[in-house]
Amino acid sequence: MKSKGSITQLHTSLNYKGLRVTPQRVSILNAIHSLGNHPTAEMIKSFVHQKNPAISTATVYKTLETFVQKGILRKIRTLDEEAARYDAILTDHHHLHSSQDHRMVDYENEELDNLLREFFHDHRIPDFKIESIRLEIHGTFENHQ
Amino acid sequence: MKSKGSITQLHTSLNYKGLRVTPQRVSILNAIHSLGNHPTAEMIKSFVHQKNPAISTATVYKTLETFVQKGILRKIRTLDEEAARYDAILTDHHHLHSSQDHRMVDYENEELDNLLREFFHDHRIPDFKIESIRLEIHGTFENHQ
DNA sequence: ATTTAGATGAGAATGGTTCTTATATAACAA
DNA sequence: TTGTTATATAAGAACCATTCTCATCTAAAT
Repeated sequence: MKSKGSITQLHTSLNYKGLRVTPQRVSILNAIHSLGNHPTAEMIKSFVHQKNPAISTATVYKTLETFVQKGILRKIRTLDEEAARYDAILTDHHHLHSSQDHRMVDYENEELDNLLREFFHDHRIPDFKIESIRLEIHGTFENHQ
Repeated sequence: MKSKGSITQLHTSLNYKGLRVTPQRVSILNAIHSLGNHPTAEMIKSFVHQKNPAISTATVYKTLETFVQKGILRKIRTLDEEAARYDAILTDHHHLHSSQDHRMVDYENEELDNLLREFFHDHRIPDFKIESIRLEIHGTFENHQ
């Protein structure tokens, strides 16, 4: 019942954006939500191929691009990686970047956002209108599992 | 005399990093400083080729990579561009990203950096040690020339 | 059921970057 | 100054992520 519900949700979200509901698109949306942490197009393709190997590379890339255009996904790039990553979280947020491996973890903090808003309210940048601010927080994870 | 001086400086900076002083490296360093605003490898190659068309693509890329390794340059990526850019300013700083064109402008503000330092001092991120923070400030330039 | 705008698949093409390997050279030592 | 050698370079092939082309297909409106 949960899956029925979420499939309906996917339909609704695609319809809402004026996009046709195709098996490929549903499958790709599912992949992104299952994969969670900022998958690359390649990861999404692999995941999707487990159940439906017929979906072509072009479709994966085009679909991702479409989703980005429609505001369903956000495309992000890390410093040291070639491949782009896709983020299903659309509320503005920041990222922790591991300088050890290529991990990337979400970071949200409303207090920080308020602080930044205030700061730039008081320190306007000449001839520039800010739309959004994202922090790249580089460092190392201290994993004691 | 100025140019003599800066060439000596280049030699010194390369030597200091334990790198051989080759015409290619000097030329590439010059290009980056002449080009200023976050050139791509392609831009650097073009600039260098004006005076020395014999320098190969591989050399440009390898040299840039070497400089990044040695801390002479920093490699940065923008959201919507494929190509990496190289930044000769090594002090930590932030960037304004134009959502109109692909312009990217430096932004430095010590007060902001202090604010961030304080904030994260008071709000430690569990299991993460921060090394540096960079802001991607997205927005539009209001150009009245 | 029919229509058609829009989506897909297959593979070629592209752009940015890295690899390979034979040759050249900066810098150190003699 | 010359010889030696570790390192750097040139040329082009290879590679990877991504986009393009275009013929075929299909979701969904009628």
